[in-house]
Amino acid sequence: MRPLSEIERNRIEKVRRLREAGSEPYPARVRRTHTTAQALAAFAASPEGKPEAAVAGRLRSIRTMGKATFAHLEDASGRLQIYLRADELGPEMLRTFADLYDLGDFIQAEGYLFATRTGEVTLHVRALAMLAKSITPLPAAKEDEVDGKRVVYSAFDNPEARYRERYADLALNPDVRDVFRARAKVVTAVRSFLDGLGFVEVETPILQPIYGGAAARPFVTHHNQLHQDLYLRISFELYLKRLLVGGLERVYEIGRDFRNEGVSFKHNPEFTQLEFYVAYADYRDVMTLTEELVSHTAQAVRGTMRVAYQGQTLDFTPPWRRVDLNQIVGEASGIDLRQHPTAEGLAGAMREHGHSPTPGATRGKLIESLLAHYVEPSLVQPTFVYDYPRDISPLAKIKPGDPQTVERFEGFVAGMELCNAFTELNDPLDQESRFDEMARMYGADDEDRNPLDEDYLNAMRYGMPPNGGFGMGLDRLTMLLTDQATIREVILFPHLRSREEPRRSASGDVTQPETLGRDE
RNA sequence: GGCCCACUAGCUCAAUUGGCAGAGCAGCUGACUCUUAAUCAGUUGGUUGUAGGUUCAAGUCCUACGUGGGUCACCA
Repeated sequence: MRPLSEIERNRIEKVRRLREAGSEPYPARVRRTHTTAQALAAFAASPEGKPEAAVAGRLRSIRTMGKATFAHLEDASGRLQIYLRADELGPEMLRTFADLYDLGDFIQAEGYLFATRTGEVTLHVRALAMLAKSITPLPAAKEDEVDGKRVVYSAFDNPEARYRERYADLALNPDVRDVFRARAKVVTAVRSFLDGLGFVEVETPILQPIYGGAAARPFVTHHNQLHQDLYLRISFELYLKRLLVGGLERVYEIGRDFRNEGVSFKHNPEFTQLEFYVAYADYRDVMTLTEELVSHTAQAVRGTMRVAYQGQTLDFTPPWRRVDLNQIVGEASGIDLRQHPTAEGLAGAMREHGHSPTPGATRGKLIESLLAHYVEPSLVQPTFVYDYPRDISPLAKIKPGDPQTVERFEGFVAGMELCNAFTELNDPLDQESRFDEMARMYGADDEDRNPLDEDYLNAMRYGMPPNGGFGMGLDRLTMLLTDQATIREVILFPHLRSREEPRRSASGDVTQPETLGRDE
């Protein structure tokens, strides 16, 4: 427990004094007839009528002038100015307000609405009560004057502090609240789009005895009673496709994936993923669906398919540009992939171009690294890159007539991978040999090697309809649609390193700090 | 994991070649019955991230560590 500051000790004393004066600082009941927005609307509807209103919210500013005080009260709908006068409220109540009420307190105020000399609609208060006393002051906003121009600094703009105390961030920064309202709209829009097409929303296990469906390291956990190690899922794919075997033709899931990897502006260890699978469709159909889904969502959230993002305008209007992977990598890197059919040959060509390819990487991995290096950053407008190397896509179906290529595409926007999809492999015998292939390629001790999911093969042997599958990070989509540069701005409580806490020994001395829960 | 940068009052930031740690806001006391960056007068608040080192003297220089940010690597 951190020691209380002087201000906090003061405010706790005010809690005591309020109770002493017979006023409960944390009452159970609230009297509220209007939100602040409704109060403003009530006045607009009847400017001469002095409409009555009782509002509740957080005190955000106080301006005292002796026997009169102006203050602003904020609720989820906005702000309302309140006006307290000694001759109306009584000198004792005004005194109580001055002495015992602080910025950040939740209060209720009741009275009538009028317009001040400067035209601001204001509640003329006759009765006032504390709803919840704030002990710790919110990090205060600062405003300053530079060369005669008013500059408003949000005092609470330190990213670390904002993420660690998101509640304070939300309380102080309305834009942050707006981002998360928009995020909720993204999810709603995605759902309503898919529901409208007859998709069934399902939920599949997060705790999985065998993980799979993506190349990523999992988090490991343990079931005590069953003495069983379990993994937090890295994708939904293998479970959702089992459902196609079961006769559900269109399924989707929105939920959390967990990947035990590094953190960056576009990676969080847990993130929200959308996956859907459509029977009797291939990756071309899924491209069209993707364009419609994303443009629909942009329209629903932003009211337009042309969205400003980090100084650029992203145009999600279908159709999106479609480019062949081999061709665009060749053009961008100056390496003609067709002339280097082996991993060794391609690695040699890369070295000639000044790269140091990972030793032992497959040809597919090399191509992917070229894609990431040369192509991905330049794909600002929504673009589908299609036809991927077979060896990095063990769950995708071979392209007819081209055994080294699979029907897979990724969608890129603003230099970032947004989604990944393919014509799903539904041939159980081919799937089994692809798993075997992966096992040989990776070797038994490689952490990226997925364990073989026998039950998945078992399901497929019953017969799986041809289908197209799709995965998209909803955090990243939200970034694009809310103009946020990092994934942390669209996740309420992003992953942070654990704080180092000084530990107290039995004698009460502070011992050497110990690092807890660090990665690696 | 590598490299770079940052860490000073509750918040945002100053502090010359190493030479008495400061300001604004917030807080506290007082004045003020249409203010909204309220205004005016006064005032409290510091182990300069942590631990060592160099020095007559360290916020400043050196080393290690911590935390955060950036970047590279990694991430089918």
